[in-house]
Amino acid sequence: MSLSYFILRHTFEKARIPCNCRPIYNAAPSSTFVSVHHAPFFNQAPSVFSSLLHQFSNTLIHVKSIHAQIIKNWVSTESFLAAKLIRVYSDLGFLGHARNVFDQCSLPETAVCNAMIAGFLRNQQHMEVPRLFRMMGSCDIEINSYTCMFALKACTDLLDDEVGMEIIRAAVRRGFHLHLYVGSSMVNFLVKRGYLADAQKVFDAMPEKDVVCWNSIIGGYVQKGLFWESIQMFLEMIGGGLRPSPVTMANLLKACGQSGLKKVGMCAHSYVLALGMGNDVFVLTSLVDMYSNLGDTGSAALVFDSMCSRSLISWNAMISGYVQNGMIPESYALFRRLVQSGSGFDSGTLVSLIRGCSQTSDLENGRILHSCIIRKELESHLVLSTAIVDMYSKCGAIKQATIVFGRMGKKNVITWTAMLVGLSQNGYAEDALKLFCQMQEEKVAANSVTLVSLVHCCAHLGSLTKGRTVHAHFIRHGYAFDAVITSALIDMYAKCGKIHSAEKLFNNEFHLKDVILCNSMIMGYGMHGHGRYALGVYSRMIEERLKPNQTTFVSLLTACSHSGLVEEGKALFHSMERDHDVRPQHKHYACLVDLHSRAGRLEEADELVKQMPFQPSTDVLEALLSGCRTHKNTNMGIQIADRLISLDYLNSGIYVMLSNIYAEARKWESVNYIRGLMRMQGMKKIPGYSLIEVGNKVYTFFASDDSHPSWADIYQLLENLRLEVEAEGYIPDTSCVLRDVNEPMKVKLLWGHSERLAIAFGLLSTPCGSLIKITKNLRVCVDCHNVTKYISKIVQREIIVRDANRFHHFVNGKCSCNDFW
DNA sequence: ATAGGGTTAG
Repeated sequence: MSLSYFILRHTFEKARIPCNCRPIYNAAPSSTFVSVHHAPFFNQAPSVFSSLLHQFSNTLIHVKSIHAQIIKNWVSTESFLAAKLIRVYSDLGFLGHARNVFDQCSLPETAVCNAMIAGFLRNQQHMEVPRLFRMMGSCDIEINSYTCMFALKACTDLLDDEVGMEIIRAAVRRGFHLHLYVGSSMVNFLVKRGYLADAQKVFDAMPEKDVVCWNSIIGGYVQKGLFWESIQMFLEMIGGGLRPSPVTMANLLKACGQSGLKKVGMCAHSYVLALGMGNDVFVLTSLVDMYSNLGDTGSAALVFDSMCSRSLISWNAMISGYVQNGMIPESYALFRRLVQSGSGFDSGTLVSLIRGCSQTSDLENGRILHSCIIRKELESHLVLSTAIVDMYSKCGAIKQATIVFGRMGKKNVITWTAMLVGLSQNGYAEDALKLFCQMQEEKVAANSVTLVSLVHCCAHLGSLTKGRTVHAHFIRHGYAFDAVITSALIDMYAKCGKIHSAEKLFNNEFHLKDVILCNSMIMGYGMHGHGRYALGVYSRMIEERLKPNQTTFVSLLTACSHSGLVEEGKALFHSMERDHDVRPQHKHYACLVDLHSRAGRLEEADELVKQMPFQPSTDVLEALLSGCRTHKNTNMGIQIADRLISLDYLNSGIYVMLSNIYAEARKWESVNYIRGLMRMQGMKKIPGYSLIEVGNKVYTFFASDDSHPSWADIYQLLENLRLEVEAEGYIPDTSCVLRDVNEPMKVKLLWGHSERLAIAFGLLSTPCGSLIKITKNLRVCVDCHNVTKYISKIVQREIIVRDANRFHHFVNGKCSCNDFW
C-alpha cells in the first residue's frame, strides 16, 4: 500500500471528526499515488469531500482523486461541492478542469456561477465573464453581491461598457450599491469610464466608506485632472479619521506631481514618512515620479538612491524622469546601472529611452533600440511601437514610421495621432488628412491632440475648404472646444486668409481668458499686416490682467516687424523683462533684429547683434542677412553669410540668399561659385510653387509651368493682363530676376512666376467677383507684389497671397499692408 | 466558502 493511499484512507476515516485530522500529505510522491479505483469509500457525506478538498487544495492529483470519489459517491450534484471544485481547480491554474465541472452542472446555482466567474478572473480570462453574467440573467439564476462585484471587475478591465452598465443597473435594483465592496467596485468602474459625477453619486449614497472606496474616488479626480478637488477629498478622508493606505498616498503624490503643486507635494512627502511608509517601494516610486513631474530630478534621484529595494517600475520611473526633463545622458547612465545590476529591463524602460531619441532627433540610437526591440520580440507592444512611430517621425524618417505603423496589429488613438502628427510635421499634410479619414472608418474616436494636429494640417495646406470641413466635423461630433483647439482654429482661419473668421472665434471665446488664445490672434493679425490690431489684443490682455508669456512677445514683435512698427516693437522689447518678468531669449532678439533689418535700419540691427548677451544664433544672423538682401547691402550681407557658413550651418536658404545678394550686385562669378558649393554639398534650392484651391481640389504651379491642361489659356490671359497693367502704368522691376540674362528675357521670366500662373488659373476657373486665394511656399517677390496690385484693380477681384512669411491682401489696386516689405 | 483600490511608459 502506497503512502498516499494510506494517507487518503486515514483521512477518510478521520473525516468523521474533521477538525483533528492533520495529514502529512507532503510526504506523498504523486507518481506512486494509487488510482481512485482502489479507494472503496462509499456513502460519504458531501461535507467530508468538502473538507478533503480544503485540505488537499494545493495538489492537483489529490484534488482529481477526490473529484473522482465525489462522482462515485453520487454527490457531484451538490452545488457547494461543484463550487468548491471549480474554486480549487481554478486556484491551481487548471481552468479547463474547472470549466468541465461547471459544464456538468445542468443548472448551476449562484454559488457555482460565482466560483466560475472568480475562476475566470483569477486566470485572466475576463472576456468569458460578460457572457456568463448574461446567461445568469436569461436563465433566471439569482444574482448576489459577489456576482455583481466579480462581474463588474471583469468589465472594468475589459472596457466592456454595455455589460458593465447592465450589472450596475441590476445591482442598484437589488440595493447592492449600498454594500461596501459592491459600491466600491461600482465607483471604480464609473471612474475608469470617466463618469466621475455618477461615481460621486454612488459614493455619496454609500452608508459606510473605507480606505479602498476613498482611493477609488480620489483616483477618479486625479485621472480627470481635477487635482485640487482630489486633494480636498483626501483632506476630507483623513478628517474623518481614516488612515491613508499606500494607494491613497500614491494618488495624492500623483496629483501633486501633475498639478505642479510643489509645496503640497513636499508636505505629502513628510506625511508619507510620518505614516511609516518610508520603506514602501510602491509609495517611494510614486515619490520619484512626483519629483520628476515637478522638474526636480535632484530630489527624485535622492529618493531613488535612498530606496533599499527597487522594483523595475522604480527604475523606469527614474529613467523616464530624466528623459522628461531633457537629461538624456543621465537616462542612459541609469539604464547602464540597471543592466549592470543584473535585473532585466522591460518595454517600459525602452519606451522612455525611445522617447529620449525622439526629443533629441537621435536617429542612430533610435535605430539601435528598435533593433533591440525586434530581437526581444517586443514589437507587438502597443505603447512601445507607438513610441517608435513617434521617434521615426520626429527624426524625419517618415518612411520608417509608416512601415512600423503599417505593421502594427493593435492601434489606439495615440498611435493614430502619432502617425498623423508625424505626417503633418514632415510636410505630408494631405496624407495626414487621408489618414484621419481612415481612422474614422476604423471607428477610432479622436482626442484633442488629434484634432489640433488635424487643424494644423489644414492651416499648413492653407486649405479653407478642408479647414472648415474639419471644424464642422468637430461641431457635429460634439467635441469639446478648449482653448488649445480654439487657438489652432484661429491660427487656421488666419492662415487661410479668413482673418475675420479668426476674429469672430477669438471674440466669442475671449471669456476663456487664455494666453494662448490671445497669442494666436496676435500672430494672425501680424501675418495679415495688421500690426495695430495685434497691439490692440495685447492691450486687452493687459486690461484683463492676463500674464503675457514668451510666445506672446514673439508674436507681438513679429507683428510689429511685418507692419513696420519699429518704435512700438522696441518699446515692447524693453518692457518684457521690466514689466512682465519675461526674460528675452534668442528668438526675441531674432525678432528685434528682423524688425530693424526689415525696416532698413541695418546699422542698428548690426549693433543689436553685437550687444546681445549671448552668442547670436543662426536665426538672428539669418534675419540680418535677409535684411541685407532686401535693402541691397552687399558688403554686410557677404560678411554675415560668411559668418553663418563658418558656423557649419548647413541650410540651403543661406546659400540661396548669398547667391541672390551676389546676383543683385551683378557678381555672376560669385553666383556661380556659390551654386557650385551648393552642388558639392548636395544641397538643392527648394523650388518655388504656388497653390490654389478650386472646387475642393488643390492645384500646384511651378515657375514657367506648362504641365496644366489649360496652360495655353493661362499664358494667353497673362499676356493680355500684361498689356493692360502696362497701360495702367506698371513698370517691371527686374531686379528680382537673379539670372544673368538680358532684359526682355528677365521680363519673360517674371511673367512665368508661379503665383501669376496660379492667379491666372484662378481668374479662369472661378466665378466673377469671388475671392482668389493663393498659397506660396517661398516669399513673393517685389514685382509679383506690385503686379498683383494692378491686376486686382483691372479684374476687380480681391486677391490674397499667403507666402512663407505673411499675407498680401490686394483690393482694388491697393495692398492692405501698406506695401511694407 | 468566495471579495473591492495601485506606482512607470506613447
